[in-house]
Amino acid sequence: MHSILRMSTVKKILIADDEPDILEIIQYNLQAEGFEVITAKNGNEAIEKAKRSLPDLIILDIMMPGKTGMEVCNLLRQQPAFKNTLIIFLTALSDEGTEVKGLESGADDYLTKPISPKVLVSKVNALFRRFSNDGPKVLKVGDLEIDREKYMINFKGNDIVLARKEFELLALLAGKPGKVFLRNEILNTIWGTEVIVGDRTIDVHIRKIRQKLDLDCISTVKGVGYKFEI
Amino acid sequence: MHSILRMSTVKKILIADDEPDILEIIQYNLQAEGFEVITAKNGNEAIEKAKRSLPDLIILDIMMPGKTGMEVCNLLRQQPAFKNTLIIFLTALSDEGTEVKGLESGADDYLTKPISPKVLVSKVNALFRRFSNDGPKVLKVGDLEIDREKYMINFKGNDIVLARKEFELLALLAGKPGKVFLRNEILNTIWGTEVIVGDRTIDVHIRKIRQKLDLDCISTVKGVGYKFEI
DNA sequence: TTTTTGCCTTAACAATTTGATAATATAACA
DNA sequence: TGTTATATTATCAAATTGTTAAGGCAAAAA
Repeated sequence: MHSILRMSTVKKILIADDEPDILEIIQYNLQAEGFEVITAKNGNEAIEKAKRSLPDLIILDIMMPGKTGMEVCNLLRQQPAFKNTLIIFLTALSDEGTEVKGLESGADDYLTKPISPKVLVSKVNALFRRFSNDGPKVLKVGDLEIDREKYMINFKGNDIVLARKEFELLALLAGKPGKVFLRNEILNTIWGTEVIVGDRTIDVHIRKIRQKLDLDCISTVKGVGYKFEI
Repeated sequence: MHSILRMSTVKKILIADDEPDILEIIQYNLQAEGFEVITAKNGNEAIEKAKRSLPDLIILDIMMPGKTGMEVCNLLRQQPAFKNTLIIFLTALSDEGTEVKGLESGADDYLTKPISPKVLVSKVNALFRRFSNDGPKVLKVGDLEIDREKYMINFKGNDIVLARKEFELLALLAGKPGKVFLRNEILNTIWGTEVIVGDRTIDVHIRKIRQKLDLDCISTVKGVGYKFEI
């Protein structure tokens, strides 16, 4: 039942905790709800698996060997890919201070141990209901359709395949047609503040988009940046 | 909470301090207020990241290895891009002299260590309330429309393309119709204090604007400067 | 595992635009 | 009229972007 109804949008959840029992309890309950679950036993593993699987939600234990949940959270939030990922902290301390700190460090909610499966499941569902942009993530501008979910472009009925960076760049520009995006703005949004790439990288991606779309929709504003317009 | 706050324009704040603890404290408190925070561990990093991310506010520790906060401030202020960026100094010395020097060197406010998170947050909010120039980026004067975001000029329905300097110059003059801008004023605003250009450079740009607009909207005040009026 | 594929970045060079200057002309003003 | 400040124009260097090809690397396939 679930499986069919949710086919299109099965949410991926990553859980990180060093206690195997807790990991199992959470995993069992979330899988029973129809979520796809990925687990990690420590902070570093969490980061790796998060990067690999790009989950919709990450549940992080605060106390973990290696990297704490908060450290993981901060590190992930610095990357563009995780700017909008939901993050929940898990803490044994019902300590007020920790709770506040957790939210400060960029988490969307927190859970205290011992965990009640009902509370867990309802919080998770509530978060998805509240924040998941399940709406049609299709952006239409003229004859161009940009499907952020499927990572696909359709122009006049023809599907066009763009690589990830190309897609993100086009989606960014087309998100505000007419607005000139400064090169720095583009770098910050797509590459983040930590990564540094060469001067010509943006140009090359722009070139590929122009080429694949075979449509003069991105114009250069010399000395300023690029803008999308039909 | 993230996701929702991000909806509108989230203010970007860059913090530069060589003490990791202070950096962290400030970061936590500002993130809790919903600001986007970028950090730097020294003066040079601060300059790099400032250029890259163009923050709305920069918080600079005075005492830093490499470049001091004041040096960073002075360097940034010389550039047109940072003429209107808010800058706050952070100092351990509640020394009067330093404070005054700080404000002289172009900072908008200062904070003394040890830092009270409440004071910090309220100062930051106060500054944004007072100076936030989030106004609409379209300037309309008569039949002329200047769209700073789209980098476009529209006159009586016709789009006009100006080069960057021309655009900036027109935008500056049209920003206060009737006001006479001294040549020095123009040089400082558009070229910055570090760049030195010849006497005739402004004239040539003015000429190009007049030509492209085909409209007698910039008048010369001999011996003084230029003004925009319809 | 090994191989293959394709993405991302970079380097190198070409093409283009911009912006500054010099030289000269014109206008404003004493 | 002579002096000063601005207008105009053409020119050239510098800054910026366009283009192509090649290599590193990681994911996917064999």
